[in-house]
Amino acid sequence: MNIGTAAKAAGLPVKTVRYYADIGLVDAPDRSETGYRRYDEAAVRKLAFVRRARDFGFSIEECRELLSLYEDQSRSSSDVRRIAQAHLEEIEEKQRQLAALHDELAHLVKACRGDDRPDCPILERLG
Amino acid sequence: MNIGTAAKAAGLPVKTVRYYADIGLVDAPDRSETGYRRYDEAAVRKLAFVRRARDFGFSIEECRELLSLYEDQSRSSSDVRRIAQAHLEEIEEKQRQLAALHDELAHLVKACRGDDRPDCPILERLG
DNA sequence: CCTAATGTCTCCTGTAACTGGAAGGTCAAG
DNA sequence: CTTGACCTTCCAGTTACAGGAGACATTAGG
Repeated sequence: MNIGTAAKAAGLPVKTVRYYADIGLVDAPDRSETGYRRYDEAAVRKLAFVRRARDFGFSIEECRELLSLYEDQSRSSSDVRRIAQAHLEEIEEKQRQLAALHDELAHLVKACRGDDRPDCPILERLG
Repeated sequence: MNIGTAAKAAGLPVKTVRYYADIGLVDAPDRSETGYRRYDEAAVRKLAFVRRARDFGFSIEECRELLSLYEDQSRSSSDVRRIAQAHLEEIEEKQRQLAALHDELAHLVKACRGDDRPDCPILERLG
């Protein structure tokens, strides 16, 4: 199957599939006589795997690791868990930062009358 | 004052201050005879303003708007409030996404035994 | 069989907001 | 006078692609 069909099957844009091949994440198996990338079912499964992992917020490098574990029949689940746990902690750290930001900003927005007059606690806080 | 002094006073790396001048966000007033950027108190105030706004997660373009409002004596607080409110909604949207992600991933991590055996609900969910 | 539309190829550029480094000029201290 | 800190410009790299140009391939319709 050509790249367009494979991309649609995996739920990814063609550009992205080509990009994944460029960086050696999910190579197409071979090329047609005229140079078209040919994809098979296994490649599509890998592409879809990466798409789902990306949806979970895993970075490309994390996807690379997860993919090799996915392919490795003798992997141990602890390796996967370690990556997922680390990612989870990153998410939690980001959540803490966002929450702090949100509260302070919400406080300022609430304090700002938002009328035609120039005085504004938001700018006062920044200046 | 030279760029190093100004950067330190504003709490920014020198590279960043130069970058802000390149993109026309906070220009240095003028240059010394040998081409050094000279900064004055007003410029340092603007740099520090931008740093705080960036800490709040405002984008450079939002900083540009806020800065022009900061400089504008006849601004209305509603303009500032509009920008801050929009930014707050972006933060809230990101919080929702992160929370959904966190819950699903935490669930998977919890379900994964993390031992030496190959079966792993995390990979099953991705594959 | 011809044509038009669509698919695919490579290569280049741009995104956001910087950071790092190289090569070279300037300045103050010892 | 020299050393070291500071300054300059320019170029490249970061993340994960997206957009587009120009050219070749394939396919569907008439």
